[in-house]
Amino acid sequence: MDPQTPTGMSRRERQIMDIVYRRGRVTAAEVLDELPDPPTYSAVRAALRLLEEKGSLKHEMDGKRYVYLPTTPRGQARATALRHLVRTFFNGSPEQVVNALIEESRPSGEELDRLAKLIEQARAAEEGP
Amino acid sequence: MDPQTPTGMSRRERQIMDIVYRRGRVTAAEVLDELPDPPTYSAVRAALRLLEEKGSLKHEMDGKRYVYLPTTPRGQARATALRHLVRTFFNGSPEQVVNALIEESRPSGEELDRLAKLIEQARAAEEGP
DNA sequence: GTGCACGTGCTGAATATTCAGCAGGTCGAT
DNA sequence: ATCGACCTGCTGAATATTCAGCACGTGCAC
Repeated sequence: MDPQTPTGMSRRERQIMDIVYRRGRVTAAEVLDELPDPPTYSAVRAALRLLEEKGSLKHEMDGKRYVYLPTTPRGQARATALRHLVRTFFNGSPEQVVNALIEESRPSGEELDRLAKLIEQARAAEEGP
Repeated sequence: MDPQTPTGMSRRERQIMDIVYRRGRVTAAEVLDELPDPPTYSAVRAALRLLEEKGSLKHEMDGKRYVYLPTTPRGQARATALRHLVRTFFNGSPEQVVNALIEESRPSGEELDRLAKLIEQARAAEEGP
């Protein structure tokens, strides 16, 4: 199945991939103690190995232990996830997302300044080239 | 398991809930033809019934067929999903989400205007009370 | 009324997932 | 040089999930 499809993974697989994307690179032990309803250390390793076999993860050596990282770059997975969210919960409207974001996170004056600046830049980029 | 936890559902369950939240209210047939790797009609019905039994869905009568709708309100589920996304892909920073949103959707001048207005309103709300 | 098209519930069984345990390797301390 | 604390791979089996089929009911057309 398409590894991009956020909907194509089993429960545990998704839970683990979430942790991986959140932390960037993880060891089995780290995954274990972030996992809800944590199973055995051994079970976590089995899952990681399986995810690697399926192509979602790869590993590097760090000293003598494995460090797992995602196969598809974070930015790409992020874009896919964002698109999916916009589509299923916000009627495909990015604007509604921004709205919800503001309502939810109550940004400070400073943060609002930065947001305004982002919009400025976007305007420039749109008119410019 | 907490029905809010976006990570607590099986693959099919989540696929179906996504469709439900996207469309608001669905019949088994509608779910069937939006489902990836669609199974049998009968299987879809079984899944819907199970989701209702678990408390994620409820149904109403529409003529002689069932129409399913989510138990937890869309707005609430949306907020949870958004929080989850921000946390796992954007380092908990709403600002980064806005940035990605702009890069991704290339908003028109009009849309940028509306976004600017949203920020204005937020500023007023913050300073006001 | 008979047959067809559509709906529903239920259930056993195939399939997929998830798990824990065992075997072994490496490193450092006693 | 042996023990203990890590790590790894692998595998069989428990568990959860997913599925298709069957039984049945209702309404409409013929």
